[in-house]
Amino acid sequence: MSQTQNYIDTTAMFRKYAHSARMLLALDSIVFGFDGEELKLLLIKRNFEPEKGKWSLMGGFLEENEDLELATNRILYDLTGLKDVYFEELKAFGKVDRDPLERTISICFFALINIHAHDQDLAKAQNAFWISLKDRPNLVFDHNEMVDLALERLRYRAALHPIGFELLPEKFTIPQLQKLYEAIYDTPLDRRNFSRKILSTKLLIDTGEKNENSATKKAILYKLDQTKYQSQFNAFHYFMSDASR
Amino acid sequence: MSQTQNYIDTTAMFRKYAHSARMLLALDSIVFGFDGEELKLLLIKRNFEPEKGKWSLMGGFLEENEDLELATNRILYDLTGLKDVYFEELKAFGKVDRDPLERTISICFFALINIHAHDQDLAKAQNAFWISLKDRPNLVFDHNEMVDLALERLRYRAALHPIGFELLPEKFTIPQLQKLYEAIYDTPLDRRNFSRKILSTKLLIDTGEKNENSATKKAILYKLDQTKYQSQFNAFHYFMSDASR
DNA sequence: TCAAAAGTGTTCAAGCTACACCCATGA
DNA sequence: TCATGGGTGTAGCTTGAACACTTTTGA
Repeated sequence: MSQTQNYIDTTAMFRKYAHSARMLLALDSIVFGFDGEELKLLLIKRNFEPEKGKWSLMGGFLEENEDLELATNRILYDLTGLKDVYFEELKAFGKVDRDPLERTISICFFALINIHAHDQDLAKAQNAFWISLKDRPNLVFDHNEMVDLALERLRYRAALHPIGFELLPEKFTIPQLQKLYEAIYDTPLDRRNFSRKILSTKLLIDTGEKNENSATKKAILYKLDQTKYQSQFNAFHYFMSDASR
Repeated sequence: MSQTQNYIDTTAMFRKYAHSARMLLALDSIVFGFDGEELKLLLIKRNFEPEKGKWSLMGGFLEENEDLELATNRILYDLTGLKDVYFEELKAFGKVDRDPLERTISICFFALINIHAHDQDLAKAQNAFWISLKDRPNLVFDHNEMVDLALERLRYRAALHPIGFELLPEKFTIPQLQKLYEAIYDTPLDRRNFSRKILSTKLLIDTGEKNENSATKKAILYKLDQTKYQSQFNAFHYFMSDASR
């Protein structure tokens, strides 16, 4: 047993900070997707206790020898089969009674994925389903509160930073992007101003291809300029003028 | 022993989620203050183990029957004697080896306080000192990383929302407020444009008083319009046009 | 040839930036 | 009366909002 493993043994004889409580640390994930029309959540129909049969977020416990960041990626991978998923930490939830079985602190985060790229068999194995935000069911514990906060934070962040692209396929059209923003903010936008605003960021590259799925005029397919995306990510872009109210 | 206490007992016989690890949950606080010239941090000269003699953030452990939010307030109160302190959660830090004694997850937050209002005896009892950001010492564990992130977040948030006021006394002048923003962003600002921008938010109320401490023309003392402050807090105010780079 | 969706241009108002001038105060 | 710091005004530019017309496509 290594020195490090000695230190983190939770049996009393190895404890150094003797008087404080040890507790479970859960990670709960809010996974957003976009099907071209509506914003969706990947939710679990629980086939395990507690609250079996009810809906909840996907979660898991942080393990003894696992970095927090790695655990987050593990949980997202087990649910979607995707690596390098975009996510942001939301908040830690720590009411004493939030989990009826045992004191558990949950660190909650939201993830944005391309709904067409995830592994459907894995989702099925976890009993996970895509549910439109407009039909969202009641969730267990404090998970409703988590989703409310996640949606608020998504709106806040997407108004200022180019995170919306994470919800789209690699190649997408400006009208598709507009539908995404309209879904996120549940509001109609002016086509002409939206297009000009997006193009003025210089974040998009014209692929030269067009959207062949269209029955009318085919829209230009763009992709993200990865270099500019990374360098300008933290600059404010003001995709929505004041979406925070 | 109540039902609830049964559930959260950490001895093995009561554990319901049997296979996952229990661990310590720390709360680490970055306390910002402003003395009229410089942005400062309230840091602890550790007179306890581990890393006795070195500098660190103020922290504490979440207790068994304590809500997370209450624990945060407790830690801030024990350090400053202040209640209702403005704070925001920053991030959870959870590397396996971040604390050498025992696996500890830290939920880190930053607080903004009026430097003149805190209890100096309490700070002394904790061995806490105000250190200018420009002279900040090396800190223990991952606390340097926490301070870096806190400063980044403060700049991000203060550019968009009226949180700077939390660092000032109840009554303050516009030149004082400008010095604060100049300290936060470490950049000079135009007096005339700054004043117009601040007044255009309509968040300030002219108290009718003037700053008697001035040797030259006495500046008008303003106070926050609490009603507008609360209702407009989440609206974007753009105090700094693009401070996030 | 027509309906539906996509691309582009113009005008007006508001806000931002970069400046200069005047006022109040105490030494 | 002078140096220092505080309050206000303006011209020019940029940005954003509102709105109309033209093009492409397949049925």
